[in-house]
Amino acid sequence: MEHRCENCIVRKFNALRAMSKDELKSVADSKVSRKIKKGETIFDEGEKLGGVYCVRDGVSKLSKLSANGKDQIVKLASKGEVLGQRSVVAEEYSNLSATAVNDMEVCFIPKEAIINTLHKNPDFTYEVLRHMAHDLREADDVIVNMSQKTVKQRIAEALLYMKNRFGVDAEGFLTLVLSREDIANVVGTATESCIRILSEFRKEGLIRTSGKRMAISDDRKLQDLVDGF
Amino acid sequence: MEHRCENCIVRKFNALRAMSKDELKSVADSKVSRKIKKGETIFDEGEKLGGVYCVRDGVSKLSKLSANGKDQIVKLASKGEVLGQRSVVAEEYSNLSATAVNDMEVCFIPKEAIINTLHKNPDFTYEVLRHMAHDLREADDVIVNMSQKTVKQRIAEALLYMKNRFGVDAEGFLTLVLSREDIANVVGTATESCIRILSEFRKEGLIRTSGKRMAISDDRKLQDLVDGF
DNA sequence: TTCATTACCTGACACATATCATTCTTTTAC
DNA sequence: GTAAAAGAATGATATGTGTCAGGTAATGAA
Repeated sequence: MEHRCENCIVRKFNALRAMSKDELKSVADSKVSRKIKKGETIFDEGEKLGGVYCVRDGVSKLSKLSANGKDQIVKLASKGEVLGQRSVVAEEYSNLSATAVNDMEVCFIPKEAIINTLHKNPDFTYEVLRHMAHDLREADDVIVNMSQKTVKQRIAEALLYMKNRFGVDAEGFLTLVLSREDIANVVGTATESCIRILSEFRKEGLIRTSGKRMAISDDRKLQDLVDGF
Repeated sequence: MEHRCENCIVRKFNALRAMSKDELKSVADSKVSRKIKKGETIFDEGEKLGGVYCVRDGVSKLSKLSANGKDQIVKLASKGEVLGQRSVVAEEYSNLSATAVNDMEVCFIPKEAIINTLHKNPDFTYEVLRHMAHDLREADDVIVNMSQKTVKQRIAEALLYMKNRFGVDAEGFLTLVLSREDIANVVGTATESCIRILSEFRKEGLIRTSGKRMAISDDRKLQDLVDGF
């Protein structure tokens, strides 16, 4: 016997909270929990998704392969977020692939349960819509950042984002540990450029590092950098 | 007396087609038609929108001002598209401003009519959701293009996009006429760089120009350029 | 028409960033 | 624990793109 969606705390963070008790029960009956190891992919770009994945634990990167062979990370999804929602709603093949950044636990929910509820429960549909509206706004912001900010600014911004969204451990290191390559793929630059700029930040005392782990030493100066000072 | 939404052909292209007869009548009663001259703004970034704008004719650019004072054009909207949908759904201030690229005719629909229907008619909500899912996918693609393609590739792509989406006139010139600055703002580059690359394209016989008007002479080669050959 | 304004164009130059090559370090797997 | 693999770091160099500066052509207003 697995966890029941009705009692799942993760639900509070996503559109499932707008489901009725009965709908939730039906979802709980059809869902399948799954553990995914760091580095494994949950689904691939171009794949036809049979449902969505609700993240119970861990972090996933949603990325898109470009013509020149580089991965662009479009979004990081963590506890409570639902992967594949867009593709299922639009009834299209996935435009992104999802890969585990660390060990994950997700629940696969067959699309029938979702689509059914979308047709019947306007509150749920509205809730999904609101989430997607939010994602769209964020995507617009990313577009502007990509074209108008320097790599240095984008890296500084990414670090602050990681701190705000995922927090720090007891020693002040960022909870979310990304490889330099992943960070480069988030901000859309070459891995070497990313490393170089991080080294620069370190020498300037903006951050400190220990292996892959990183800590922000001077939030203020990093923010100033982002804002163009 | 103005046009009635029930008979408006433009409706076919957007989520309004999922509205019931009664709902449409109510929208038609509350809507206000408005003509907007080339260059005028329909709404500004940060503005609280009292409703959405349904485009009856003309083209609008949706853009976002960046810290360094440049406008990034995120989307071009034409006949049938609905502006401000995202902000109204999310009940947020607008994250974009909308400016007329040429003379336009739009219908303002107060948000009450929309939100009401969103709560009551799941078909309509689903339809809006599908449109937003589509926009989100396009935004993801733009993000990847921005970070992985060169300015030259992005300009070539923009030209082909303009041809495919808005067509050409009898002489083969692109129907949609954008200033060099606007094109630069679409692809996220400096105006001078854009002009330089267009001149280059002209010298290489990929395009021909007549004032602001442009025609694509060699679709194939332009496409090859986009694909990285 | 003329003037003023805006758009378009081009050159010179600086600089940010990508690329290639190499070494060092950390992590992983057996 | 050791070998192998992956990740991180850094230098040298090439190049794409932005910026500044100074033009000309097109457009609109008086």
